[in-house]
Amino acid sequence: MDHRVTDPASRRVTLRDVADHANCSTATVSRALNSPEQVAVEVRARIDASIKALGYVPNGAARALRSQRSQIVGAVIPTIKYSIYARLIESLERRLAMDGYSLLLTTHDYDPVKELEQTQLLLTRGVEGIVLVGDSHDGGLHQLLAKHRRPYVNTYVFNPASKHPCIGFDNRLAAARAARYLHDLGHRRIAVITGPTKNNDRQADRLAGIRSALEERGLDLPSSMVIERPHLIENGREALEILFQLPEPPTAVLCGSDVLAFGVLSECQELGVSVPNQLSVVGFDDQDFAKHLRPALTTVGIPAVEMGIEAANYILRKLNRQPANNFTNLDVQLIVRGTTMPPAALSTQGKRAVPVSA
Amino acid sequence: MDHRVTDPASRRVTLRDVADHANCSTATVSRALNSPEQVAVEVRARIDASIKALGYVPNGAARALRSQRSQIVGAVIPTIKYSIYARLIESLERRLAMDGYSLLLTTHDYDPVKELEQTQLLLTRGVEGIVLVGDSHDGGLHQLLAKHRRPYVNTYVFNPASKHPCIGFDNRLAAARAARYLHDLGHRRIAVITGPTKNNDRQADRLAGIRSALEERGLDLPSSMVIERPHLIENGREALEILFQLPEPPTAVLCGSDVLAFGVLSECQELGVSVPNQLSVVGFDDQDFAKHLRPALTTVGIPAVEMGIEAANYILRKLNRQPANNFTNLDVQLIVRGTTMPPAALSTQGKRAVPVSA
DNA sequence: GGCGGGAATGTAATCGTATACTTCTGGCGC
DNA sequence: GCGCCAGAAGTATACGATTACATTCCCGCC
Repeated sequence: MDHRVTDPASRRVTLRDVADHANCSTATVSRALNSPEQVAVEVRARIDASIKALGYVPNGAARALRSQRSQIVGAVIPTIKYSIYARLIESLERRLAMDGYSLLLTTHDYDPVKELEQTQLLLTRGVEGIVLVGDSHDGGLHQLLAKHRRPYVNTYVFNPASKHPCIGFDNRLAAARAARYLHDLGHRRIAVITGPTKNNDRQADRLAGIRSALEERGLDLPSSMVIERPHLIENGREALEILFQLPEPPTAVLCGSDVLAFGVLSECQELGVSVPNQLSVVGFDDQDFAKHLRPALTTVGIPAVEMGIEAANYILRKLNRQPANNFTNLDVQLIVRGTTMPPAALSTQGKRAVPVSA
Repeated sequence: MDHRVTDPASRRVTLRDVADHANCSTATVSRALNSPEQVAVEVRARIDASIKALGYVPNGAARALRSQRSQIVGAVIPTIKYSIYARLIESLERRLAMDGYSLLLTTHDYDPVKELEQTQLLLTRGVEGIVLVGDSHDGGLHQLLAKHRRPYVNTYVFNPASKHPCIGFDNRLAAARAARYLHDLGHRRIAVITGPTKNNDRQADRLAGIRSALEERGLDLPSSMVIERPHLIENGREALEILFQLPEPPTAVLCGSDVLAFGVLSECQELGVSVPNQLSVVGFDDQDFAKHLRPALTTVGIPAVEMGIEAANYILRKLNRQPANNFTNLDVQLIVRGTTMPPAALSTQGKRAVPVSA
């Protein structure tokens, strides 16, 4: 038995209080809130007045417990730090808010174990659906999701062969397109500065896409031309510095993110490397700042806002038992700006291919 | 009466199931979860095994309803779009996660009514505490918070005269310091590009701080020298363009954010305005990119990460009934880099003050 | 040997709401 | 005038956990 005594004056206002005040039953008040059309107009008016007068705020926990609906959707993203996911989150939150849903946000720092834990925590909190990033997760995560039968969706990826619903784009193709573009311009010494590929299928796919696109053209990608670093501006700078200490520096560099590309441009200015004359640079994301860099950054534009909206739509449709596409492929665009052009001295490239001694 | 029939096989696993499986009462299982030291080691082991075997996940709604603790803290911020608040959110989420709390995130787009609604929604969801941005909110918001007796804290501001707890810095002083610095360098034609000041006491305070600092030095700030625009790079560019169409363009410009300053630098490069020779530029925030701009941006460094951590600490301490400072003032630094120097032609400034005709 | 007391566990009330089922009312058709 | 039905409101249970209080058991001490 629980005989706690609470000061009645400071007690939370409940449905019961509203019902008493409006002189009706709790069921009627509940109906007035959740399906007003079932309640007579005058009674409804009385109830509304009582709610205002008492300052009643429904108790979400009780509501969630009884109805099994929390009106909360969870998102598990790698990090907010790099602002890469800011646009996704922003549009997700907006779209959910339109339908009265709130967003519970969680990060895992590219650690699959933490991702699993955080997802479990979200389920504990009673989220009705979950938005994830990427297609490769801990095995336990899939079991968990299957067990709870909550709708979920992977974003930032598109893979119709996957067992899991996804909304995004094909990272391989997107990166491959950028690689082919550089090759078409005439570049043959192409370097890659990628974000961490460990536990990150998006970055890994982009790298793979570049590699295979170049191989199709008969070019291979030596390990000296691939540098992997977290998405920080200073890492882009450092990577460029390393590349320009090579006996044969690249004539073009593909970056795994605009942030890394920013660092590259910054360091080029520092070292006196002229872009795009001496070096072509391509970014990835098309963040706000990309078009305002000097020269303006050629980059791959991704549908961050659409992904957020579509992910919310997908979850909401599933929750309302409406049909929803499990696989949504969104457009990616190669946005050509000022940091790319054909390599300065196409003729000098021959030297490498045909040594004098041959 | 509620006679819903659910397939028992697919029913959610509850405490009851665990108790049955471990052959003990629900009370014991609950204790094993919440205060393990009260449960005998062997029983605890049995329970742990049962939890694993059944894949039990606690129901947060039930827990919250009974214990009045949701383990959720809410944050109401203006927007995530400009990435200005990303660092705050990141560190807030991290710190909360350390104590097993989750973050419910909400935005209001500088609309006080939406801010109020969103806060009410958070309270409905049962958040235990609330983190806000700024010190000026709708009156109804304060009533709401008072009524619910939930700990809350204003961030990004420091005002010991306020009735509300806050963690941040003095925006007036911070901006005034930057203004004095420019004056000390010898600048007399100083312009301001501010973010929206409507419903935004931080920006308004910064502008006021600049104005009064200049007035102290006998300089006034004509309205032609103040441009107000949302925090977008293109707006910084546009503002600079406008300023340089004036008959007497400024020799220095103070920006309400690094984002605006970014735009200014970008446009200067476009127009051939040399920074810092022709124009000194000061930003605000010290975002990641500031030090990597060319020239590196002189700016006001704010304690975004600390604010997140301290806000979380404050709420957590309040929830645990531990003493907590209601007013925390964090350090702000003027970070001098490459975009500021004395005005090019100090001598020419005299012309203005002493016309030939006098 | 009886009894006090503490540790471990069990029993059952309770949190605030949604909702299945019941009851009541009045209108309508025959 | 009677029965039927629809619409509106009421009654009371269940959601799944926490926790106050009751119970049991075992030990040690007088």
